[in-house]
Amino acid sequence: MKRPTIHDVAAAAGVSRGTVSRLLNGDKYVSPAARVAIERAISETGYVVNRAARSLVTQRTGSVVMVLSEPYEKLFEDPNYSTLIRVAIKMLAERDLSLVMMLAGDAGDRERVVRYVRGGHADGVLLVSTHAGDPLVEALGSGPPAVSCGAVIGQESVIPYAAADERLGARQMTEYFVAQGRRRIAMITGPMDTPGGIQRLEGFAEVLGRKATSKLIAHGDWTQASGERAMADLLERTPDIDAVFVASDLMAAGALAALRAAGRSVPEDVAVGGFDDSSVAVSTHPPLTTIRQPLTEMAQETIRLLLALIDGAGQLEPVILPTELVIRESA
Amino acid sequence: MKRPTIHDVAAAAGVSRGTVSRLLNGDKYVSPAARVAIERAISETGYVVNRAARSLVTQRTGSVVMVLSEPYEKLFEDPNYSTLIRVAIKMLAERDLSLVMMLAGDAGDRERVVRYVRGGHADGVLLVSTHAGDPLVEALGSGPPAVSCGAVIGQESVIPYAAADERLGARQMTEYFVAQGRRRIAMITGPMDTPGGIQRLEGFAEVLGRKATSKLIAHGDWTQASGERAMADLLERTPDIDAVFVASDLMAAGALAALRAAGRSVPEDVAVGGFDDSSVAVSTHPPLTTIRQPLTEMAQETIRLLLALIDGAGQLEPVILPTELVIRESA
DNA sequence: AAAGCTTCTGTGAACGTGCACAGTAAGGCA
DNA sequence: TGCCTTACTGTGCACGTTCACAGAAGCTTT
Repeated sequence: MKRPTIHDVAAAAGVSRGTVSRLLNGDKYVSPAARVAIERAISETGYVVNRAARSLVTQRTGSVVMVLSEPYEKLFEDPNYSTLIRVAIKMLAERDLSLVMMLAGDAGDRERVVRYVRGGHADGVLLVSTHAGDPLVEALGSGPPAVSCGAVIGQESVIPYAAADERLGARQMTEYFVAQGRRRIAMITGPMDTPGGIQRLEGFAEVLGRKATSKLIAHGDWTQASGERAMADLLERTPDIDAVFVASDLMAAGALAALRAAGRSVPEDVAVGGFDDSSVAVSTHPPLTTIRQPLTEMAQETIRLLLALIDGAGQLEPVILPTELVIRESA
Repeated sequence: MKRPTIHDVAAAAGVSRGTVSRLLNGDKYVSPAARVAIERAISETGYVVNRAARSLVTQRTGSVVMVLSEPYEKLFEDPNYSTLIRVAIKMLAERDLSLVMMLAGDAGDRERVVRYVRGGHADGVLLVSTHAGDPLVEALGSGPPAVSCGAVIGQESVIPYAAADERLGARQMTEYFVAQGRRRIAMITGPMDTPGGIQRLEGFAEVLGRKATSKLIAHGDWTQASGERAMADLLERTPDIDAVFVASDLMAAGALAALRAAGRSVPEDVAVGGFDDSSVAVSTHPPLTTIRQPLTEMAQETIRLLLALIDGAGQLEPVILPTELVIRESA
């Protein structure tokens, strides 16, 4: 059996294609009589509009593409994605937009994304974890509107975004350590080509000033293993550390393991602070004192920005949302 | 500037639309001369085929929809999704299929999914965590082919799937406890309307036989909190437990907390075994002995099934993959 | 030399929409 | 009465493909 078309509906309702189309697209000039006849015809025939045909004439696709710029192996290590995907699907569905997922981890994938987007297959682009200097941003050029969840370093003024106030979060944790009377406060950062890597360190340095020497700073790559390594490094370089601010919960879990291996007790000998308030924060022992990012709102604001752009808004300002200190037992 | 069409490419290459179309679709009858001319014209004009137009005539959409049947709040609690999404995007991209994500948590969402799929907007359906008796399965009816990652209870013979050998995993863990000389072995299951809930309990019971009394079995809902509650229950009902097999790592993390609160040491007093080998398994203290599921292969096999069906394969058998015992410090 | 393959090419029609336009009927106003 | 507005409806065309078909050119076979 063939799928019913708008013709079938029109015939069943005793009106013309045009009138059905008008009803479907919310045009105001449809008589009450026609309206009920068409609505009955639609439910009787089980008609569903053919998006391909529509998109052929409207030049819109009814879909938004989410571009994940992580290398394949590291994809989804960051639990923030889940929230973003969830919120995106939900909010887009309300506008009858569907969410298409694409990878942009290597050059081949990027090429595919560019072809897809420039080929007009999406009404909007949702960038995720796009790194500094990613050629993708340029290649996307003057296509459909793009936004990012989290800043794209170096493109802050061209790609609107919603993000947590990373600096604020780092200051909150560092100030908490200071208020507790900790005197040798170290930090394990994320990669220095990501907003979280850079700005959390900045916030840390803002509070400690010249006390934040390079001997007290180690770098990780967000993984648990890198956190463990960095912590071991720090303990070797500066054994009298009494607090450490780790730029992610996952790395903090690694740091806890290193501290345990070195025989330091947490929080008595060394206070440990994480960042993210992710699920690992409560499964470690002791549970992590950490910084909560308003993930849901970040995602919502990101989508809101994108929808506004799709609706034709001009330049839009970034949205920066406050973080919150969550005190548990590790500090 | 308008996007170039197949006409523009044909004109630039000095051939007709038909020839360009044949080249694009891999028809064998294209002369070498025409081939190079067209290829140059394509790269000069930056032509990208318009999927909407194509799909209008071919009745194929070039996309597969992944349907997530969890209620909105619990979505993505299970880390397995990440792997599936990742593998799906990758494998589908190789076939130039794009992945669309949809939610089917409540009746409204389900209705949307059904409209979408029956409206012919997807070439295939990828079911995830569809529960027993979900009306979605029926509603999808005779649409495009559907597969599931993990069995859909009650629909095993109609929806092909790839899954881990849940029973085997449960037996491996239980036998390990027995071999260690543990005598009072309890279990915390998942929800009894999921394959993991049912079959892991079955494997457990297969090994213990009549020793698996209901006093030794508690039920959770996959959450960490439920694991903690279930463990507390068990300790109250049967204080002399010396091992517990928990049907997920996340719940096992909760169980560890309950054991710590009760003053039992792990693994000395009570051995704890998890399931999944997820990231929490290594961030708990002590790290969890657990069952590894071959997540990547499960995902790969699922997609492979779907692709085969899209290519016109008939009835397909489920693919069941072996699990593996991973020994850490909790048992 | 005619007939029959094989290889390659161009053309018209169709897919199912939305939109611009033309057209109708009813009512208000001069 | 005639004209203008408002509310509504029908029709032709265009969107960019693929596909079936017809036909041309070069070979091989009869």
